[in-house]
Amino acid sequence: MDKKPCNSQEEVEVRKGPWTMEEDLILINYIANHGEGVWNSLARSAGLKRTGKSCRLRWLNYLRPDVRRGNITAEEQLLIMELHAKWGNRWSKIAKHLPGRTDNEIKNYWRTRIQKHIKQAETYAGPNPDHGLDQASTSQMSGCYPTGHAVESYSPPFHPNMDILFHQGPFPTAPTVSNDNMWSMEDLWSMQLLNGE
DNA sequence: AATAATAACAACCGCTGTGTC
DNA sequence: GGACACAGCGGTTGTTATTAT
Repeated sequence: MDKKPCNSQEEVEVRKGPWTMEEDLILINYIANHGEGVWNSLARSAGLKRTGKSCRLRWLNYLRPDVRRGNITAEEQLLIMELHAKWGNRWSKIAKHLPGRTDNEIKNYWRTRIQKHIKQAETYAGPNPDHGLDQASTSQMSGCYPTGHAVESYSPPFHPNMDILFHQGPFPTAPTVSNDNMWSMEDLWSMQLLNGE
């Protein structure tokens, strides 16, 4: 670990925003050859104009070979709700129990889908001061639940089996498994191989 | 067909904990 | 023990895709 700030690095322009396929391949290639290391130096060594943080995030959430992409299954939904009831917004902890799923994915899923249904259910049930379930809610929700209770044992303001709700809405809880329409990592890895490394 | 509204997702930001010097 | 760098986490924002009008 180098404690001195590297001025030259600060002068280098840092790219932000969406990753290009080229950047993805560079990162994949580099990690395939050198393994994961110190992310800042990895980013530099690989020749990526990205922060180490950005590289790490991209790798963990998208490029890792074991990342599962595609629809969350009904089983996963229930598991997420159950674990969220236990632990609140400990996304990384929850993600550890869902192989191939990332904390970011679960977090997004919760916020965009489950939370929305909670709000809707709340609206139908009328305002309930006891349930402050909006954006802050996610962290507060854990406080709403009796900790250590599985999904069927607490009383959320929504149907315990969210799947039922989900099927009423525009959400394909498609059990059809994933990676049909997404870029699979196999594709990237094979491209990488084709590229010669 | 054009536009607006909404949903879904990817990525960034700021904070905190940990290890090293 | 303090300073620093890094990894990791959770919250938030920006962008793109989809649906409704």
